[in-house]
Amino acid sequence: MTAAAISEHQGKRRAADAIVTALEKRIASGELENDKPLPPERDLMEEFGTSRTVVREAISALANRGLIELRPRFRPIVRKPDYGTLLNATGTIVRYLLTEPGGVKNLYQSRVFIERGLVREAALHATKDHISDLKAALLANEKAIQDSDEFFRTDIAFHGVLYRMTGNPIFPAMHEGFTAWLSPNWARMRRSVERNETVFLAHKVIYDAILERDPARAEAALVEHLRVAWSYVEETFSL
Amino acid sequence: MTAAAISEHQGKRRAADAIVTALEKRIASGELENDKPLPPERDLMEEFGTSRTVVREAISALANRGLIELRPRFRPIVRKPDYGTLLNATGTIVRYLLTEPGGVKNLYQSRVFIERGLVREAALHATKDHISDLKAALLANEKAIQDSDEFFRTDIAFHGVLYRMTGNPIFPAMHEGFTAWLSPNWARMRRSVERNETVFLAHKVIYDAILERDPARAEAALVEHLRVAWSYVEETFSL
DNA sequence: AGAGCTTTTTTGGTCTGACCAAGTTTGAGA
DNA sequence: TCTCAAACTTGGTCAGACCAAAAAAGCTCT
Repeated sequence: MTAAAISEHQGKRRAADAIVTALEKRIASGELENDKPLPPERDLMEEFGTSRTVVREAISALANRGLIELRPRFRPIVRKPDYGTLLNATGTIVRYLLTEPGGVKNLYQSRVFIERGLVREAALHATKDHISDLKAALLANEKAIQDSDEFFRTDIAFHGVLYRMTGNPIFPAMHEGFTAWLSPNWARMRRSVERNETVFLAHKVIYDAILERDPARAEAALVEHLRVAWSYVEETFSL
Repeated sequence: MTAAAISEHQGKRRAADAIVTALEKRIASGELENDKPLPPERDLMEEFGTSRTVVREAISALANRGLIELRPRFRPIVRKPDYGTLLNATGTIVRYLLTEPGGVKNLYQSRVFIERGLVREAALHATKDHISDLKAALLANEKAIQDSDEFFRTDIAFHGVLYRMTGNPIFPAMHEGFTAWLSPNWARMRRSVERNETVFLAHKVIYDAILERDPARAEAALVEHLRVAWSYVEETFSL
């Protein structure tokens, strides 16, 4: 719908657009194989009967959309997009939005909202495998209490298990987005073994509630956990 | 993190990147005002001491990221990004992902997940204003039962109220994404007054549960509603 | 034969300068 | 003062060139 609106809007298309759509089709159809290089610019300009300028513009557009990986001086490489590609494509905009007042808080609230649903779901429907994954993540988290850097990683990993439990690839992608975009605010936060203890215990409470199939308690524990985490951030910076 | 990874990855940057980041800063700082045209390419090439080729590449990149609106033959127009910009920027990729097996279902499941949380939240914390908004949307939906096109719109609007109730601009943006990306699958679906009746009644059940502050019933009603809606889609196409 | 080094070719990145067509501004004339 | 055509500006495209780095081809020596 959006794209349609734009093309109506634009009236006349640029020459590069024709090449872009042609190459998009070839990538989607597999005619241009994933992880393999694009044909040389000079071949493309001959094929499409345009100047190299236009070909390069098209390639640049595809790269910005994440369908092509562009490393200077290297042949462009075809990349079939996955959910992670979305994050790359949106990174710039998101980072800008986060600088606006309330931006970080809005994103954080969204994260809380998602994870509330995730823990409820986990408490209700987690399989044995899921729960053992979660337990492993919890233990790793506990083991890292003395090492704040490692603790930070295992913290993220613990939450990551919740996202993966859905079996829906969109959720892990969201998790990557949250961590990539929010962690800059966490990274400079004051850390300590005591805080790690607190966080670990919160994780344990969540885990226990899931284990006991108590969605309400799991949700409540998660909300409290993330509320405290947020207060740490608020304390560090005055957001 | 993502962007950093890329720039590390790339080793040497292209000349255009410097211009891109410079212009990004000017847009963010307001030095380049929103809705106003960018300086002419020829001025920029002089300022940055590069060829027009490079300037144009930079502009193209900014346009692909949604920070600039580009209409052929018109001066590029600066656009401060908002949450809607994200949808435009991701549209191409998402549309591709939806063509992959399970893509539509994954997106739809995400929508269900979100709205489950939304109705629970609504049942628990909706204000009088929110509820009257929802009621208005429900009535409009009822009034449109005879007109399938209008019913489709009011259906979307009803769900949209749930997203807006959060007060978090990220949610309405998500709603726009869901409708933009999923509606193509709905649009060609068989419609009838009877189905409209069914859908409206489902909406009413949800509304009633929210009114009675019963999150569990609201969630259950929503799940059932969206399950039925999905079965309609599955019936039309064999997904 | 095969591993390692050197030379050649290919290819992306950038530049210059030019032309066109469609906007935009300007100014003459009603 | 308003209208409308001429002049100017600006984005879109092209052609051709050069450089540096990557990739391929060739060569050497073991």
